[in-house]
Amino acid sequence: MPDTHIARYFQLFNEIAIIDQLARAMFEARLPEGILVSHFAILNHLVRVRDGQTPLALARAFQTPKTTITHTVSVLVRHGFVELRPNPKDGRSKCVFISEEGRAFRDQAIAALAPDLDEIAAIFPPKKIEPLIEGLEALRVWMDVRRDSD
Amino acid sequence: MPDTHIARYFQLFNEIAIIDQLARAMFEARLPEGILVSHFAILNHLVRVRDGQTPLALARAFQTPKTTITHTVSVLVRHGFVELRPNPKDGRSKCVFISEEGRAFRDQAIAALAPDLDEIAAIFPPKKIEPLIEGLEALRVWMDVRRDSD
DNA sequence: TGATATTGATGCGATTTCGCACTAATATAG
DNA sequence: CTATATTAGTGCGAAATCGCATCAATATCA
Repeated sequence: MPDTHIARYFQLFNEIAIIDQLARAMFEARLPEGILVSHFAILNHLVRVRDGQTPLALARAFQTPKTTITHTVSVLVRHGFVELRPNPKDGRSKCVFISEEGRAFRDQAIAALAPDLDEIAAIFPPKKIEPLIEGLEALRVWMDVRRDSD
Repeated sequence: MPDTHIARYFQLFNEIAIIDQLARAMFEARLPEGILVSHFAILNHLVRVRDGQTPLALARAFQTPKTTITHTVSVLVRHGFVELRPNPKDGRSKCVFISEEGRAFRDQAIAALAPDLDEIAAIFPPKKIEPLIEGLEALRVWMDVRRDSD
């Protein structure tokens, strides 16, 4: 591979990092005081994927250390957004269940973000965005598999 | 805008967030112990954009609080990668200059990442990636301008 | 079965990130 | 020119993130 290509792939991830930073700030501005994107992300994952996952499964899903999940989940418990129950299949483990309040909060947070996304959609219509999402999804899936096999 | 579109735009940023997380982990695995992507990012910015910027300019460029830059720059100073000099144009301000060691470290870090990027390039050739970069760049530029005008 | 290794979660400490408040220097207004 | 407001950087404390070590429970294996 020629060196010039390297810089281009480097830029790809740079653009992604900047957009993530901007999107995070955009989203956090819509969340209530003290609630961070990392908190929301757990709730969203529990709704999108499935309820009752173990903290370790969440850690793997977010590619983050176990201790980070322990902390984040404890914050969500304190807010009454999730509930920790022992895992009937494994005495060492626990299961994270989302509460009605947590589900409502998640829905409300997404609704609060809608105006921002609408604004983006007005400039970048689905026709422009769809191939972007598909390309990113393919890259994400591949990188995810690659990391697992390390 | 129909509701179904919202979910799709939401997914766009979700994919971006996951890829950023994976890319960060991939990159950090190539960096020496104790050096984080946030440290490298400053060095890279000083080389790519320009030398001698003020901490405030860096904070704006990275969309991060001033205090975060103060901390990160102090780490880089401790490593001898950058040097802080008073700003001749403004007594309150300072200028961040990259040292030879810092420049060498940055080049070496990029080189260390090359194998990973090559691997990605083998699966996602430039023909596939270029439109992705262009789309992301357009989105990034727009979001950047939008945030400045808040 | 019984000894050992592995695994899931957490306590603890270090570093990062960040908001708030303060200081020094500059810009603005009268 | 003087008084006031604004700005750049930083100290401090809180929260987030993460590595290491520990404990309890499970899995493995002789």
